[in-house]
Amino acid sequence: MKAGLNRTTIIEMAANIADERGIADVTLKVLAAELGVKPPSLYKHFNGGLDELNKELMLYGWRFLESKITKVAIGRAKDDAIMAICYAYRNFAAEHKGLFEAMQWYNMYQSEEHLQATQGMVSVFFQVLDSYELNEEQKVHIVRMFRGFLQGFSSIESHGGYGNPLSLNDSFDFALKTILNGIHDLQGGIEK
Amino acid sequence: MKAGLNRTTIIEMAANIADERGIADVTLKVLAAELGVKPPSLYKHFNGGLDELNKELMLYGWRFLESKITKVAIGRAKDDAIMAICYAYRNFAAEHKGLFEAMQWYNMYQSEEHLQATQGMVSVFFQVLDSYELNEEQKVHIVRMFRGFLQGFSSIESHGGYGNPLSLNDSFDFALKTILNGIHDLQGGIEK
DNA sequence: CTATTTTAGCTAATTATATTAACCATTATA
DNA sequence: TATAATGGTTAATATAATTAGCTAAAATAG
Repeated sequence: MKAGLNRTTIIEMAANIADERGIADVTLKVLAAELGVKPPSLYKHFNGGLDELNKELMLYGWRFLESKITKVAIGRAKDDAIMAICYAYRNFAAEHKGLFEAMQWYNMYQSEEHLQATQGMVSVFFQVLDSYELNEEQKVHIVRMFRGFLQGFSSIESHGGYGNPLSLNDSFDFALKTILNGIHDLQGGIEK
Repeated sequence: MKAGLNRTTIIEMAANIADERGIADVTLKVLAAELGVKPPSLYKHFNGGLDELNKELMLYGWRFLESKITKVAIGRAKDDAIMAICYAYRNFAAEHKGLFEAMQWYNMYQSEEHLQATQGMVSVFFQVLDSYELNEEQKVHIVRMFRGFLQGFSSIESHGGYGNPLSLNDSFDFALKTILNGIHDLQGGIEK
């Protein structure tokens, strides 16, 4: 009894490994070594083994992202708030490639929990959209659009999937402006 | 010498397994069993083992998607062509969940080949965009936007990540219309 | 048509990782 | 202070990938 581990420290180490060495190195072997412990010890904290650990890593990532997003949205409104949220999302993906990967990746098996995990982020979007003149349906469409775009764009960018040398910042900005334009069109088209 | 395998039949079987049983079952063990052969035999076709096979599966998927997209774009132009392409993309993802997963998933390691793999799809987009009054930069932004949105939306939808009961078709349609509006704004705003 | 080489499969052995079982020392608690 | 719970250990087991060495069928050279 030396290491003094707990679920949080283990998950944080897993996130670190994912970011620094790539998601393929998030194994019980590597993780245990980094934590100065033997692989079987990790079962004392994660009964379900690697599977459970990966699931928790996924949830941790979404909560982390939610906190970032919430933070930047404070004190901002409307387009300003949305832009801030979107940039925070993209920055998060860039700064935590491995973790972001894990968030995408491990959703497939646990769609129930994935739903809950992303609920926080969705709420922030809805809250900001409340100050626009939109009905509920429209808001749902818009949030889905942002989520789809942000996840896809960040994912492709993060893997170097956009070949053209043209600025990715510009493309991201262009896309956000386009979506925001779409939102304005749904209203009187005036207030921003 | 009985089975008469080759790289193509093996990849196609891998794609099948991914779609029918999930990407986690794309293993040499399962694959060999389905093909009526022993695992080591697969190395005669894929020197690089599972890694190479996964990479080829990814490339196969992108080529497959490209062919679908190309097909639906024939005989259409402008917004009509773009809508058709986008729906073809989304349908592909829905009909080939496992393969689509593999296409996303295995990009991380092979970004060079991933670039080439998606080049075909990108070309189709550019070709369609050629009939709009847009400069090169704008086209790049737009294609990136579509790619990001399509990948993210399809991926989230495919994993059941959109919780709200509201129609996903409507959301998809809404999003496409919004992006197309954005494109029209860049021009005179007239021709569609 | 036969001899030879290549090909595509096989079995057996090796390696790597996850997982389980059984055990033990320390910490916390009755 | 006795005892139970906790968080670690080592040893054993399971599964999948991979490698090595072998072999028969198929293709090809003569």
